[in-house]
Amino acid sequence: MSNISAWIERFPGLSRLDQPTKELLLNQSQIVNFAKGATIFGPGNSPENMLFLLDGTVRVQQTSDTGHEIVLYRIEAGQSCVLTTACLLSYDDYSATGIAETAVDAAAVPRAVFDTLVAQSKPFRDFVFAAFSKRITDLFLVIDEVAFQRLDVRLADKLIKLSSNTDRVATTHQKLSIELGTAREVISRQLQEFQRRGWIEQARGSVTPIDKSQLQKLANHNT
Amino acid sequence: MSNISAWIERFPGLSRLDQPTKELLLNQSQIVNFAKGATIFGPGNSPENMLFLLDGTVRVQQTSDTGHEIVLYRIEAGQSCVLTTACLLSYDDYSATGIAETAVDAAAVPRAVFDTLVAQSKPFRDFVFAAFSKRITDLFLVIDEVAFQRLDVRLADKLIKLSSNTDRVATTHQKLSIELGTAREVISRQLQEFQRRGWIEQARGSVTPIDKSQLQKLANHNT
DNA sequence: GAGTCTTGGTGACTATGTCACCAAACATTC
DNA sequence: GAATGTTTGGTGACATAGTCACCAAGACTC
Repeated sequence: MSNISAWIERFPGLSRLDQPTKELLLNQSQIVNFAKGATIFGPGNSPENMLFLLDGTVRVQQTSDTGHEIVLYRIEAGQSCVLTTACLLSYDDYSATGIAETAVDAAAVPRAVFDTLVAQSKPFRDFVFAAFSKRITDLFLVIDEVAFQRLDVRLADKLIKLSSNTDRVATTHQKLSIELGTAREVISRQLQEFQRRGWIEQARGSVTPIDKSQLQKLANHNT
Repeated sequence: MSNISAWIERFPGLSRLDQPTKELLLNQSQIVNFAKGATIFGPGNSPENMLFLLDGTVRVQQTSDTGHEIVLYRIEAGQSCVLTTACLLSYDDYSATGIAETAVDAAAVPRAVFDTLVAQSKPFRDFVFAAFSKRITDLFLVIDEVAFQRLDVRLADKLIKLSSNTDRVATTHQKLSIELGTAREVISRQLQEFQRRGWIEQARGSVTPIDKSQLQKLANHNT
């Protein structure tokens, strides 16, 4: 087993697989790469494989027939594209789009192998169902936020999360509006209000939180 | 095999199971009943079993911490509560609530049996993943509607669907507002507008479509 | 028939989304 | 480096949706 085949160990849920199962998974899967910005799956482009993300982030979003977009969830390294698998096993077209937010390395597992693994390994089943559970919980949360939470609260929350590592959040009003499923103008006005209060500073293509505690305080309203 | 054990045949996806699997499913499951209005599962009340609905309808809805409610989807006879199963296999608390909308008969399958069935039967796996797929597609649709569709369109659509069998829809403004995740006042005003246009008639606890074609026409805007 | 609960109505207000623009920053090209 | 196009953000006017604080009529209970 070379180091490239050690990827299974990066998945906490998969390290408990027994040795034959690990070998099956390694032998029958293939490492694939996607460039930043690539469309990994989308309507009319059903994925043939289940992906285990080794590195990078996939953003899953939906485009309404009105042309509006909203981010549904993200798949990070160490997680898998289970929802694509579910939908790949069914008739329906998958109505969401997966976009490589960074360069992405992933292990692609064909659906037949996926099926075999689900059949023969309890740890693998647990992994799959836990992954489903996380995604569905995420979706419930999105519904709650879109339907019932105030936009200023959601935006403050988003800014806090985006700025957890950096001082300066490199994003545009347009991108923020897709994150929250709203219009660009609404984001622009809300950011102006935050700026007026001295909570952030803005530049073209970036937002810099100055008073994170105030943003956090607003984000905590109904969370 | 008495007729009570023939329930598997009512599930199109399960009729393809082989005989030993059918027997396992029948022997290890139990028929349960819920009265209309009963809470079948909810936060802090994780279901121990997977349910196969033999008769009746389960309404699955979410209550926000702001006190607002929204209907997520319904489980009809012939379908199963897969999402509860997913969440039951994971740590998270299930944040949605399942309410018996009518009297409900169901077959309850313990999680250990569910796991065995997933392991040993491909048709059962297909059934489970197809059910997942349907639910997730439903959730995507809810997100799209809540985030991007106009309320008059959504209300017209809901009225058309509710009146497919009956002339007179027995519901309250409050219930309609929960269906769409909005406020009662908003529904009241929208229904007044429909009434003003001569599309519906209202009475306490009921809405009667008069001009379904107009409602349908509005409902078709962005669907 | 007096209370009480459910259901629905209403005005005033706030929040959010839409539309049609404009203008500055930036990138590209010659 | 001037001309040009693209991206990003700003703005006013307006439409739609949600909130709040009430009120009132029907229905149900005692």
